Amino acid sequence: MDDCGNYKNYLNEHGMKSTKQRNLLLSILAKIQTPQTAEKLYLQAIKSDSSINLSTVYRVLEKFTEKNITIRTSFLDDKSVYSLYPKTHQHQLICMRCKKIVLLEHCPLEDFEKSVEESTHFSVVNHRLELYGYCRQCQKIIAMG
Amino acid sequence: MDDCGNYKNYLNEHGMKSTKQRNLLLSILAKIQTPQTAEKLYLQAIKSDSSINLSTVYRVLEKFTEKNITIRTSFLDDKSVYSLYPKTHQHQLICMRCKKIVLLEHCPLEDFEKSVEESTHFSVVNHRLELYGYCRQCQKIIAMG
DNA sequence: TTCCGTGCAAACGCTTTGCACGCAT
DNA sequence: ATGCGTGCAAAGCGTTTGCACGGAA
Repeated sequence: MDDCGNYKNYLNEHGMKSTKQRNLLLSILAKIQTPQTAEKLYLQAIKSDSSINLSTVYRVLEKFTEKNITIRTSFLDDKSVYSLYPKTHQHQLICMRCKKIVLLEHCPLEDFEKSVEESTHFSVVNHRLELYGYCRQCQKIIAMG
Repeated sequence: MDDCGNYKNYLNEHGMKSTKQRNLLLSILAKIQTPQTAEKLYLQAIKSDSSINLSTVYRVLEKFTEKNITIRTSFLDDKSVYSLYPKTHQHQLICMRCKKIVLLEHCPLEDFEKSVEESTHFSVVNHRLELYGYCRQCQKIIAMG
């Protein structure tokens, strides 16, 4: 991907036609660090292309996710959020006070998945793991009352 | 809780009025091993009380969850499921085809949380872990095409 | 030229809510 | 008697879909 907003080759390589809507969303996703809702991405997109439609954003994100270009996550009672597919397997540590997110590169679940497969006869293909707690600063703030 | 479907004392102790709908849902939840959707619980409930309403089921489950009598979980693109609040810490293994849920009693994250606390200076107070895969039966069905 | 992608509006599915009535306290 | 809980219907909300048009290959 280059950084001028033209992902034609990239899209064609993934079996998709290049359209201005897809290029635009790719450039927005590339700039964004944290997962965003479809609506936030849409609001960002109409700054560049006021005619883009929310349902197009959903359709593009669905197609991207199908191609593993993006990943879709959802939390209880919340909208889904989308981000570029992480280059490495990772998990998130979330501060429950300030919502800061720390990415954890190490995943401790490989052996656990194997033992679960043996005991349940499931084939385990994926998992979801998030840690919740309080970051150093928020711990101090909480301790001060 | 007794097993004849009368949870009056239990409900009153939790600051709730005893109603036939709440008693009925508690007795259904007590009999069920795996988390169920509101609709499934509703379908079970109308067998005993054909006048109970789906919105009542939602309201009762919301109240129960608020009181930590039940727990509510949701997965990407799926309905929420409810179960009695687990007595022990546990996780879920979910079949991505038939949505069957197997409860896992062992949690492999204790050491991991400690090491994360040391490396990040967070205090970790909670986590969310789910495994996704295919159960034995669905593996066979998928293999047959 | 041929379809795939899009804008628009409407439908969808789960869940929540407004209202008036009924029942537990 | 009081006010919470309920049935019913309708609304909410994020997301998906039908349709006809437009644009990429």
